[in-house]
Amino acid sequence: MTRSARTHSLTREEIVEAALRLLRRDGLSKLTMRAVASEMGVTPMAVYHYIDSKEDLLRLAYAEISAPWGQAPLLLAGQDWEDSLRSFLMSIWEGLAQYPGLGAYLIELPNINVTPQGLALGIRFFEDAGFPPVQARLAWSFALTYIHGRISVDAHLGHKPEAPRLEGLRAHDYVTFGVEGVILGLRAIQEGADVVLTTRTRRSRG
Amino acid sequence: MTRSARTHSLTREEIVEAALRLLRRDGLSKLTMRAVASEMGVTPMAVYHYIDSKEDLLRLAYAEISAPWGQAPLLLAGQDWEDSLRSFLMSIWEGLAQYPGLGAYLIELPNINVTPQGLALGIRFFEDAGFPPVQARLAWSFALTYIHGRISVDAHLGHKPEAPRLEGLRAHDYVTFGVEGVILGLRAIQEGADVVLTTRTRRSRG
DNA sequence: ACCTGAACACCGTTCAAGT
DNA sequence: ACCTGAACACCGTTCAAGT
Repeated sequence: MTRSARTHSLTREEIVEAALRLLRRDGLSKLTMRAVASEMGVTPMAVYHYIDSKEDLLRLAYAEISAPWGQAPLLLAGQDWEDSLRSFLMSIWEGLAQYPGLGAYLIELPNINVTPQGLALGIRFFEDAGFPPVQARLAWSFALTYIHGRISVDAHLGHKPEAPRLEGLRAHDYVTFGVEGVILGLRAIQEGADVVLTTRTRRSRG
Repeated sequence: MTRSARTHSLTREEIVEAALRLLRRDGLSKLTMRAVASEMGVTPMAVYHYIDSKEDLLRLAYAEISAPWGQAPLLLAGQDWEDSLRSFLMSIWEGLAQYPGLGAYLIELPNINVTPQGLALGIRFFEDAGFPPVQARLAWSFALTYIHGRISVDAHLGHKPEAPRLEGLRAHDYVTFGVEGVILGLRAIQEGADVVLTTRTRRSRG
């Protein structure tokens, strides 16, 4: 894929695409700025004319990857919230599974998946599903935290999520069970199960 | 803490203690082999006479940290499984919160928290709680995955889990809500909620 | 056996210079 | 504006040498 002769100048989009290609092929641990540059047939430092840093590049890469589920409305017509949440979480998992190590890196970054739009969308989704505002916020965080945790755990399994593991269980079974657990837990909370927080959130002491 | 004059030779234990001290103080991102050596008043390469690699050191550090919850039986007398699981997960969260970045690193390592003993203990715990074997395995993974995900997400919040965030919610509220969600989800599954896996696990086709 | 000093093979990134 | 070449300030780790 290395271009021996470039016919035009670089673009941000080309750089992000090159990074995504390398990420799919070799995973984050092999992705260096030097590798991205060499994939484009250019000197390492050329890349810095278009991006600020490696973190910047990986944020752009994630923006590209997450476009399918970042834009679409969460609550589809004719679906209940449980089905919507299930397919949403599974599509994140399937999407990030193609980019080994990326999810585990992103989970540590501040403000990933809590962009203003993303956050508002998620809270709105759970409010529409009948959760009060604070619980909607917590429910959204709970669901995202689980799926990103699962993706991080899967990171060390390499590129083949189909490889069988203990008792014949595969990665897909673990994530299916976990997503179902999250949904059932949230259903119980929505139906009135008590969750006692230490912080008083809605009460103004009078 | 740097010793200007050493009176005896290094030990593995001293090295691990130095690493834990630095981890508590500055987090994993500042922990280099050179920093550990300098904390002990010794040349960087001296450490390699006692440990194989940085990964080795961090595994030893985690073994030390996890001793309190790694040894103790999960199911305490007179407690039901939900209370036991809650205090188990919270103690992992509280324990790792003191070592910023460590949990997020460990989540990617193979075979962390799935040592043969740890795995057997966890599966046994859920079997005693009434889960069939395969579900016990999945339940154990689900609970650990969530709490490690939560710890990873918390990593970027810095050393102060008490700092207030959106809507006055604090880190403790997020983990409390999530742990309760996990427990309620598992309760629903234990009480018979269906989780359809793609893999046939117990059936030998006849 | 225990530790040092120098070096290797990398990183991300800065800076001055070329066109 | 776009890119190069050299260098800086780090890493983890290897290796030969000292005591």
